[in-house]
Amino acid sequence: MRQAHESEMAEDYVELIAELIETRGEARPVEIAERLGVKPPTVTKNISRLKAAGLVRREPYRAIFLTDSGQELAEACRQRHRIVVAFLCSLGIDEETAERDAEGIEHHVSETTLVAFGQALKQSWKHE
Amino acid sequence: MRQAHESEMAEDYVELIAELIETRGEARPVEIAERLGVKPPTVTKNISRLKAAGLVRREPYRAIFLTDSGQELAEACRQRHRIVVAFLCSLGIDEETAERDAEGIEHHVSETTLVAFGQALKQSWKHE
DNA sequence: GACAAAAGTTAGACATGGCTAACTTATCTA
DNA sequence: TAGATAAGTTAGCCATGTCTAACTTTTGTC
Ligand SMILES: [Mn+2]
Ligand SMILES: [Mn+2]
Ligand SMILES: [Mn+2]
Ligand SMILES: [Mn+2]
Repeated sequence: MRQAHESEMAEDYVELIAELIETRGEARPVEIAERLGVKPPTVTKNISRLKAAGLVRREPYRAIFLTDSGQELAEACRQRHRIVVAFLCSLGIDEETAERDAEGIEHHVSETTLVAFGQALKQSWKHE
Repeated sequence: MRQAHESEMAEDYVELIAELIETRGEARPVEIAERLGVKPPTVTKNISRLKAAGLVRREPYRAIFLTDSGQELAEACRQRHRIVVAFLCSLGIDEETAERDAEGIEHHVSETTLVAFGQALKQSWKHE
């Protein structure tokens, strides 16, 4: 059975928020807008949607935090993102292209496929 | 530079239309609706968009045809679809999952990545 | 501490891609 | 060939995700 999963928007946002908190100390709308290539009002609206979905906690004009469920989703997304990128790179694809393609592909990779990517990745290590 | 590409909707539609014409002799809205899991009015609306985009030719209540440019896009999409599916299968992923994941992944695979998939596929043949 | 600049929000518009209900056209069948 | 059924369309609604313009709040600087 297919469990209802978050939108690509939600996945990209929580992933990025987790990353910003880790590397910058906090997640701010300006940064998010720049990184995702959208305008600030778009970020405001989407963050409020994430809040409604229980993925994010925050009050107006302050930094953005992840709820436990947001954390969980973010970790899963980051893990998946890393695997997809590493897998593409293991095929000889340049980092830049791998990153760009992974940003879309990651949202369509089932658990089965993710595991297969992981396996193939392990194989590619042996052969080096 | 990134060339403006058709929407995923457009790609899925022309791909399916080409397939239906090949296997059924003609492409009809009911079939398209069933195959894509949407309702007939959605198909009507989207077909008219494809027509506006110059990918499709047709008059009301009649079957749907591809323009030359629609044909071209359809062929590219079908080719890409086949490669992605074959590649996933070559990783040991079951056909069903491969098909489902490919339906989304195909729209995010750059030319570079597609070529890499093709290469890896050739390799996997040698090792059998 | 005042005020300028930066960051963030609100309001309102738009495109895309879904849907249902109601209608029209085409096709089948007795 | 009439009437029933199937197929297709239209109208109007909704959710998502984007934008610009204008406003508010926060931050930094003198
Ligand atoms: Mn992504
Ligand atoms: Mn990602
Ligand atoms: Mn597809
Ligand atoms: Mn496809």
